[in-house]
Amino acid sequence: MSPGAGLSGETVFAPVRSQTAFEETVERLGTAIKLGLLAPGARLPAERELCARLGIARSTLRQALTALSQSGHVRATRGRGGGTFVADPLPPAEPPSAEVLALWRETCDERLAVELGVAVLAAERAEPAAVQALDQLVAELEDSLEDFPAYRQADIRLHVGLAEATSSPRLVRAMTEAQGAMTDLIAYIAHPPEVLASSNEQHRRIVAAVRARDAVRAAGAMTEHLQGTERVLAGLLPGG
Amino acid sequence: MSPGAGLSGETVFAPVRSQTAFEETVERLGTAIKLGLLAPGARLPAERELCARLGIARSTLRQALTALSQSGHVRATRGRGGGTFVADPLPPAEPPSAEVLALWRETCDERLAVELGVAVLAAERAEPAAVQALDQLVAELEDSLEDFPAYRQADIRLHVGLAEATSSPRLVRAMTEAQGAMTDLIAYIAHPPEVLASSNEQHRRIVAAVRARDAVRAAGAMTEHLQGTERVLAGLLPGG
DNA sequence: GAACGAAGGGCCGACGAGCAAACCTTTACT
DNA sequence: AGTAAAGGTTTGCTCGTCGGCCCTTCGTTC
Repeated sequence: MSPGAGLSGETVFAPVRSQTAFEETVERLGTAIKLGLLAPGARLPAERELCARLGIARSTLRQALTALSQSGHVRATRGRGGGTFVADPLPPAEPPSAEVLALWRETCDERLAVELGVAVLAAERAEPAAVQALDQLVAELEDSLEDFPAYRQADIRLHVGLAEATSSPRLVRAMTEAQGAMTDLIAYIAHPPEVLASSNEQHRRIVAAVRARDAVRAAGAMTEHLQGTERVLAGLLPGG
Repeated sequence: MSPGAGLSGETVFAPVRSQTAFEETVERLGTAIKLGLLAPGARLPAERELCARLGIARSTLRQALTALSQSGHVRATRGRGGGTFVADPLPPAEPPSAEVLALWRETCDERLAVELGVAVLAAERAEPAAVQALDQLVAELEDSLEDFPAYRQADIRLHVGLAEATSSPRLVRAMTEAQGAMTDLIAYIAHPPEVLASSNEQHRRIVAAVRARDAVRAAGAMTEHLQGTERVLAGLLPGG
């Protein structure tokens, strides 16, 4: 016997984190903007429509939009033809907080799980059209080796695209959250073009494995891909 | 370009559902009980201590305990030496709701990701002591082939134990949630001893791979293990 | 150029979740 | 008998959220 007097006891009674609707909305929209899922200059749905889609009251949505507006991620114009638009250019990213840094390994662990699961399922299920879209993203990445912010944006689109190829909304959500957490860690690290080139070489292998419907190879290539990031972080952050 | 007009747009604006502290507590404790992480007859910490650990007010905790008491998962006795105890025996499981059934594939997808990530990381990190504990659980499972409820309990302990071996609290949490969701689906399906025997054979291979620190083999064995469940569900549920 | 309509902006009242701090009741140990 | 430790009860307050209403802005349309 002697079951989990270990971690599981700790885990069951760990604090419950109830996010408010306001916080959750700020995080959802903010992450989507920072990740480029909502492109700079893009227009959000009208408030009255958006609050319905999000399942919250308009006043709550407006709190969130006000916060995002004050942080400079969004700007609103009134009148007909107006609306709420993603800022262009985006405000500079903020440095990661101490808590985020302290938990970086767990963040990577969670990301590993999501990415690995996505790689396997994408290999099993991806439609040819989806694979083609992924191909194009790899090509775009190849053109952005000199520009890290642009590279990272396309990188995110590729990983999220992989998640979309699984047709599993929850995995898409999980992937965007994982990428959001990773971006907080990665944004400040210099990435020379050679590193990006080898990273994109791994992308190519992942997509090739997906096209070949070879889940094992996809998982292997993905593992290798993630190890790159983790090694960089381990060298720079405490507890590495 | 043509970025995610697909799933990601849907996902960004999908409803935010902020669970209340009350709901989250009921789910946390209820899941832990149903999964056997809190053994029947076990005593929970005193209310005054537990609410502090969970980071909620005592009145909120009591709402949750009242709900769990009414559903028969918990019973409370007053006076010195009293306390709140996990019911023994537990109430019969309820049949899965229509929503749960409708999303069974996504549930399996999420589980796949968690289990795969856990298998890989456990293979990289598991301490010898943890591996030995896993060995013992496999042995216990071997003795429960005739008794599905008992088998399932030990099965959960094994999978959660694997997660604990990664030393990543978030993965432990993710694993308990995934197992909770799976239990809702599995509990009603008849599992003949031969099926359980082959399932436990796969457990043995997974643990062996972890001991050998062979992440690739661990992932492969885990994938095979999960496919068993998924094939059973695909045969019985809609959308298979 | 006046009216319309669609968009964001602002305001207020009602409701319910959650919190905090008491106090009551039961029961076993000393 | 007394005390300590547990669950049970009550009360009042705060704050997030909802829902609705009206205002302001400004292209479009008549």
